[in-house]
Parts: sequence; structure tokens; C-alpha cells
Amino acid sequence: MENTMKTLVIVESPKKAKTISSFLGSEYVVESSYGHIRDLPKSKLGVDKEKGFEPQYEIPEKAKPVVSSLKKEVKKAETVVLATDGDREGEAIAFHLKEALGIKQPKRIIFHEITKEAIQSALENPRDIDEKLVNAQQARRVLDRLVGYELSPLLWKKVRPGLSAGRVQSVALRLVVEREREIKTFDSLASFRVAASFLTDKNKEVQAELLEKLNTEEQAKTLLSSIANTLFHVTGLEQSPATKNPLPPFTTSTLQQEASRLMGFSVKLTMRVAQQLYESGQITYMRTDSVNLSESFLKAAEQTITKKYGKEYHQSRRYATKTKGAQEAHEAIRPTDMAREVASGDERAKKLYNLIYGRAMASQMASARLERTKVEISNGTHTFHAKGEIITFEGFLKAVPKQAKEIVLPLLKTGQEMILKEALARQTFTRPPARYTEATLVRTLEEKGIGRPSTYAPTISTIQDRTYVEKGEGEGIEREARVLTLQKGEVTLKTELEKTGADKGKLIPTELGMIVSDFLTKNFEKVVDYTFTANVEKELDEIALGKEGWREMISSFYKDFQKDVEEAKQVSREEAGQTREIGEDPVTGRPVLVRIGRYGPMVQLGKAEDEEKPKFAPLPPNTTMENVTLEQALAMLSLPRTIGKVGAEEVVANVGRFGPYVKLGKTYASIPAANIFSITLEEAKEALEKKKEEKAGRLIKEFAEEGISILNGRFGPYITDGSKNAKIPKGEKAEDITKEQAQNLLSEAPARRARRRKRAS
DNA sequence: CAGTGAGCGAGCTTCCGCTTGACTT
Repeated sequence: MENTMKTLVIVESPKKAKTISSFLGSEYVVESSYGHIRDLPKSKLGVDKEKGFEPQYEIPEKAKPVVSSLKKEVKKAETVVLATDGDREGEAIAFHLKEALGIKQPKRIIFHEITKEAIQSALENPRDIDEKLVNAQQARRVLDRLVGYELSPLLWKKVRPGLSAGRVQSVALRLVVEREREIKTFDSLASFRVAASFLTDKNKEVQAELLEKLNTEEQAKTLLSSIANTLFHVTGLEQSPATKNPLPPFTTSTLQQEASRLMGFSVKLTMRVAQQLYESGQITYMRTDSVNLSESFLKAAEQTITKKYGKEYHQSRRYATKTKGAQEAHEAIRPTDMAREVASGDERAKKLYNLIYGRAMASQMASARLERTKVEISNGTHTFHAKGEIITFEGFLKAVPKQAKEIVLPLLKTGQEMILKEALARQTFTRPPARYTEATLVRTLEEKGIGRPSTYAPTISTIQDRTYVEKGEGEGIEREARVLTLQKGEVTLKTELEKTGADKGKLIPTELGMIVSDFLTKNFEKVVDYTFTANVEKELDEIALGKEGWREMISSFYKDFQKDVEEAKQVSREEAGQTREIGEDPVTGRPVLVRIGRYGPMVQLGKAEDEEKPKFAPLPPNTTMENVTLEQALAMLSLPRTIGKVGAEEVVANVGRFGPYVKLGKTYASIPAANIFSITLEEAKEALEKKKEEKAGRLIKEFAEEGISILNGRFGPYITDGSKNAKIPKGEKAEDITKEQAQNLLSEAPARRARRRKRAS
């Protein structure tokens, strides 16, 4: 029996378990905990505030199978080794494993690289679980729970049920809201910029710009006229060498940013595709904030680069991770095998891999060498500047060619004459700060040290799922820019159209988002302060070092926080929801209010306490709670509008849950927002007819008496009776399904799951 | 897809960070 007793090693991920297992002999069994196995209960606070904030841990349903199978392994094992990550969370997982599995004397090991040597050396140097590090994690967990579970219910009461607030998501929201306000108050200033093209005696062209900006069109015109027919010379020529260095390999955040910038991936999509690449063994772990690269990768990269491009293209580089607390046990995101130049998988996997491969390789390559040229071209009064840049040695740019852009200038000499071919004075407008994209918001959160690699994507999803933030769809509006052109001594004026304010894919706060953010900022300034997390981190570090007790830290935070919570409870719903009276209905004399309702912002005629029930309508399209006028509100309250009649039935226009629509009998058709008050009977009939046809197109077959239909859905054809859906069995054709088959399939189909709330994956 | 909104009141919602699958109308 003795010699069958084995050593059980527990790590966090099954993938890691497999790798480590291959390094160790058969006397080792390596299993995975799949992350945390204990947590605070989901449906209650789970923190005993009277007893030193004692956390009430439990094993979530999801983790129970893992725990019971690990328990069995523990029983069989002679020794148990806890090899979870060496950070706060990893130490806590080790602690919970010990508690939940009842391990008597676990050996705690950490390693900084997954190699045979590193693991063996770690196994020879076990230590105990670091209680101080565990305490730091408990403090973090309890703090987040207190903040999240005390703020959210306040929002349910004061604004709307089901809302949420938390240390990370509320700051993300605040960033988006504040950016939007900056944009709204931004005053765009116009000025004129002058650019000119010059010709050398050999007829080569040089583009140059005037550094100074001109404030008015008049000034621009005067300048252009004044330089016409004057002599220009090269008055300055300066050449200087420069180098360009490759960027460090990808972390989660930088990968999300580049995938968004170059390929338009959402952060969610990037993570999903990266997960595929990771699971198929093509890249290293994708949730990391480390730019560290393993020694074996450095060697492999050197070989590949030398072979492919030559020795002079290689330069070994080690990058230091700036994020505090980042652990070098994790690596940057990189290919696992440099010999694999193209990934297996779908098109998106190939694209993302290509990005990862190029960045990782470039990070180990020589700097590019450039030659920069600065030229001044002057007529004695006005001086234009031109810049050139040529690459003298490509270096890493070979691996990431998109980053290279040359501006080639013709050969020039100081003093040589330049002929002014054309000059343009173009009106430009100062631009407001850009709205965040998912990726730039992640970058900002990371810079502020808020959130972790594993939470960026879920956080971005949460603020959208709660409808605090929406992605813009606007293509922007056209604006006229005035352009003065000087050609052959003549100044002419034309106007050019340019797009401005495009917000496609940009994050825009909703009215609800602004109201929630305002409420939190006003009442919980400290929690949504951008430096709050950074300060918390400092204290957690103190706890990890044993210089501060975690209960003391929580207790001192909670004292002030609780006061704020009590005070915020006194805020009225009207105030929190920013209810506003915008005027009086001239017909009834009742007040007209703007407020946030259960389904979004709305206008209301009369008050709840009035004898007559108030009347409601959604906010008019393209208005906000701030700028809606009484007139617009009254128009909305006058709906529904009868457009006309088809036979005996009325055609009605109204605004509902999914926007403006026209209705005839049971048929509804959406219409553009601008048309609610102007749509004619003819137009309405047309829209309704089209809708009918569309519906017919989805219908494959119908058993009208039974109320069963077979429809074409997003995932192919399916059977529905309105409440339950059933799949078409494999091998069957949707058209051939009989009534009996359909009924059987429906009765066997699982009941529709309770409408799942949208949750961050 | 389906076209709401008071208030009454029970019972529900909610956090961040660590990890994978299950499953989609």
C-alpha cells in the first residue's frame, strides 16, 4: 500500500495541470481547482459586521463537483502540494483549498516559470500558506462586497430595481459620463492652417506647412496673396539619425487595444478568440498584466529571427512589468511555438494570432534606424516647414510592417530656390476630447490601476448590460470647412464637407447612466474617486506585509462609508432621479414632469398624488432630459395619433418600448422617429405591408389551429408554439415536419429557461 | 420580439476576481 501513496499537486487551471503533470513522475497526481472554490454567498451580504467583518464563506454550486472530486484525491494522497499562483488571489485559493478540503499539512509552493527545473526546485522548497497575503485578499473581497451590496440596493430604492454599483464598474461609468460632459461643454474654435507645395528646379515636389495658425479667413487670404509671386529658398536643412524601438509583447489590455484599433474587435470578442488560441495550445495564457518572457522563448525567438532575417535583426530584450503587484510567474501573451507562423482555427483566430506573433517577435528584434530631415523654406517673411523620414535599417519593422511609414523628400541643398506651386489655407476646428471606445476605456482603467486582466471584459459588459452606457451608431454630421486656394497668383474660395462627431462604436452614457453616476459621485465621492483603488492597494500591501490588520482597515473604511450610506438614504427619489418640472399643460393646467421611469427617461402629465391618474410617454426622440421642451413633451403626451382608417380599422401612430411604430389591427411596423407626427396614411400602409411580407418570409410552415409554427431563426429553423421552442431533429427537413412531430418535439423540449438577466459573461 | 410607466407589497435584483464549459431562437 505504502508505495502506491502519491503526492497530489493542485493548481488553478487544468491546462497548467496537464503541463506540470508531464514534467513530474508517476508518483505525482496534478489536479485543478478551476479558480476559486469558496466565496461569499451570492444572495446576502455574507459579512458579519458585528464580529469583525467575519466573512461567511460557502462553496458555490458550481464548485461543488470540483471540491468533491478533489476531496477524494486528497484522501488517496500522502502529501498535498498547493501550487496556485503566487499573488493575493492565488494565496487565498490555497487557503480555501486547505479549509474546504480539510488538508492537514499542505505544502505551499510557487514557481515563476513552468519548466521542469523550476517546478522541481519549488517542490524542494515548500513553505506555509502566507496568512498575511490571504488577509490582504480577504480585505479586498470584503471591501468590494460591502461597497457593491450596500450601494446597489440604494440604487434599487432611489432609481430603479436591478441596478448595480461597485468599486470598478462605477469608476468606469464615471469616466464615460465625465467625458461626455466635457464634449458637451466643448467650444469648437475655428482657425486656418496653411500648407503649400513647392517644386525644385528638377520639378520634384515638397509638401510643407506654416507653423503659425491664422485666426480669421481675412488673415488667411492676406497671407496667401502676400506670398504669391515671391521667391522662396531653402533656408534650413537639418538631418539627424533616429531610432525606433519595438513595443513590449502583449498583455491583456494592450492586446484588447490593438485588436480593437486594427481589426475592430470588441474586448469580449478578443478574449473569446484568445481563449480558443490558448486552449488549442497556440498562445500562452491570455489574462495577464505581465510583459515577462520565458528564457526558452527568448532562445526560440533568437533562433527564428536569426534564421529568418539574419543575426543583425536580433536583439534580446527583457521588459519590466510596471503594474505593481504583477507577478512574473505569468508571462506576456505570446506564441507557444515560434515555428507556427499561421494559426489553425477560423479567420479571426488567424488574424489575432498574427497580431500576437508579430508583436512578440518584434519585441526581440533590433531597433529600426531612421534618418529624419527637417527643412525650412522661406521667402524672408514666412517660413514653411517640411519633414522627411526614411528608414535606413528596418530592424523590428520587418515583423510589424504596418508601423513603418516613410516620407521621402527629394535631395535638397541650403540656399536653393523653390517654386511655390500651390498653397492652401484650410479651416480647421479644434476637436473635443474623443469618446472612449471599449479598448481605450480599458486602457484608462489599467493606467489608474482599477480592475484586473480577468475583469476588463466583464466590466465593460456590465456597464452596457445595465444600460448605463451604449455604443454609438451615428456616422457623424457633415460640416463645412472653408478652403482658400492660391494657384497661379489667384486666391479662390471653396467649401469642403467634412464629417464630425461620428460616434460609431464609441461609448456614450445613457440618461440612466448619468443619473446613477451623478448620484454616486454626489453621495459617495470617495468610492468613485479615481485614486480610491490606488489607495486601497497601498493599504492591502501594508496588510500583506503584516503592518496593518485587515479588520482594522475595513473597519476604518466602513465607518465613513456607513455614514455616507445613511445620509444617501435620506435623498428623495425625485432628487436622485433628477425629476424636473418643465411647465404646465395649457389645456388641463396639470404640471408636465421629466423623470427617469422603470423603462427609461419619460415625460409625465400630472402628479402621482393627483386624483386623476398621470399620463406617461417616453422622452421624445433625439431629446435629453435636460433639453426637452414643454412643446415636445406635450406632443408626446398627445399620442397615440390616429392617422386614418383602412376599412373600419384605425391606423395609429405611437411610440412604444421599441421606438415609434404604426399599427393596424395586430400588425406593428417600426417607423423612423422623425415621422411620428408627419407620416401619412399611404406611408403607414406601405410600412405595414412590408412588415407583413417580412413576417411571411420567416414562416416556413404553420399549423394555425394548434398555434404552432415553424420559423426561420438566427440559429436555423425551429418550432414554436409561442411559449416553448424546439429544435428540428438532425436529418429532418423543416418543411417536412408533420403536425404530430411538431407537437411531440414541443412537449419534449425543455421549458423555456427563466428569462436570464443579461450578465457579464 | 412587442408596444409599458401610480401605489399597494412580497420577493427578487447586486460586488470583484480566479477559472472553464454549456448553450444560444
